[in-house]
Amino acid sequence: MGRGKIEIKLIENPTNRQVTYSKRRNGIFKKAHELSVLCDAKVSLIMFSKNNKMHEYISPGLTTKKVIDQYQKTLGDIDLWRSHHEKMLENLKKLKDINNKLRRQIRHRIGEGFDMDDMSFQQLRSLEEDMVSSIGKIRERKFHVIKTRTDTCRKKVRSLEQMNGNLLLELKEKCVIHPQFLLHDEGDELANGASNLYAFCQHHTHLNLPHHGEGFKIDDLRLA
Amino acid sequence: MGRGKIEIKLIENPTNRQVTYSKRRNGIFKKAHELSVLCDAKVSLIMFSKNNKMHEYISPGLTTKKVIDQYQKTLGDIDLWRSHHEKMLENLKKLKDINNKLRRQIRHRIGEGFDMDDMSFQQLRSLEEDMVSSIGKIRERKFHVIKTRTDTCRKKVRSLEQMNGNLLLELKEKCVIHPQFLLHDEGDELANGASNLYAFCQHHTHLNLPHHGEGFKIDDLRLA
DNA sequence: AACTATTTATAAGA
DNA sequence: TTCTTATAAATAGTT
Repeated sequence: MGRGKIEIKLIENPTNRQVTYSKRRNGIFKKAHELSVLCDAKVSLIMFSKNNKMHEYISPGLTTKKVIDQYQKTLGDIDLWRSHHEKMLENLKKLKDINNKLRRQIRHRIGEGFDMDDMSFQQLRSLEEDMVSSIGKIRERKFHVIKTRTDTCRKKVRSLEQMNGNLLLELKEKCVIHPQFLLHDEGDELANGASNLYAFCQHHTHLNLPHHGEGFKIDDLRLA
Repeated sequence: MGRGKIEIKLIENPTNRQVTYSKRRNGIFKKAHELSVLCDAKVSLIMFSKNNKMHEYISPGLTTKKVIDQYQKTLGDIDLWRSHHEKMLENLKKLKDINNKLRRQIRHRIGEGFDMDDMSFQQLRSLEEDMVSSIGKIRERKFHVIKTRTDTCRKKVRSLEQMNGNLLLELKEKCVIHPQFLLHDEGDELANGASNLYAFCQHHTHLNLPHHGEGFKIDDLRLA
């Protein structure tokens, strides 16, 4: 159907071939669509050109997936992706199994009644021993944690005490050089001030451990 | 292209439609094949008639699976089975997650050092409490099991004692009526025999609990 | 991308 | 179904 009849064999000339591909592709798509409409047929047409450009036609209201599903179903050839799929299913099953076993183990360890019905005396005994040993480890850990915490706390206290001592000395010096720092309160302020200030600081230190980076405010010092 | 021009819309007459379907189907297949050959294209053409009869064309040297695989690859992530697949993957991930959590929980309960590094003192304390309670339950269960076992054993003993008593009485009666049962040993055999026999039975009862259904052999009785 | 001579497909009828 | 055939449609080669 053209100026001349052609033989049905590969068109060697690439340009020619490409042109023919385009024209005939459109022709087929049109025909496919006409068939879909005229006969209410389901048509899936997928094609790749020599340079792997893809084109597809699918009847209106359909998806390629649907057609392929039906294709597979019709062929009875169970799923082109069966193996992959099956592997995943297997995996899922295995994981679920492991899950259940782990849960059971936990329930045993928790001592849930229903799950202990099938345990023998020996099993129970060994589980108990196991638990006792575990609890020991947990206690050890607990003591370790609290010891660490206590140590840290003690160090903080020591460092704060030091700091307070230094501040106290500084204050003393300042008062000696600039007596006007003493705004009120007569008597041996400097001698007692030290212990008062110290007591104040200790008080604070013990009530709530001061946050790092937050020094005492000038107001606090004045109070001492 | 026919005796008359036709509108592209559903052919209502079923016979007509079927005829047209056949003719045009052949036409498309022929065109598909020509395209395959002329342009070295990969063509997959699947169709279902209104009554779900399937027909397919596939370029020579190809399989529908190959074409569909390439189709999916080309579409890339717009995989036909993506959603299904993704759900499975998600599921797998979730299960793995849960598994890991369960494992962690177990390791905590076992008291594995490395896994306790990130537990606070409070957590450790509460875990310990939990474990103590669990161990209590396990012990309870253990005692229940051993109590049950002991009870069963005691019942067996009692029933055997009763049985032995009955046998003894029977034996006594038999000896009174048929003194020839006493084959040897002179003296007040009947008077002492009772306690001897009883002692014998008791002895056996305590050493190894006789299996049910296994009575005393006649030899044993002769000894008494 | 358009044109058009020609081939091809096919609608309707047998 | 298949064949026939008049006619519509597709398209090869050309512009």
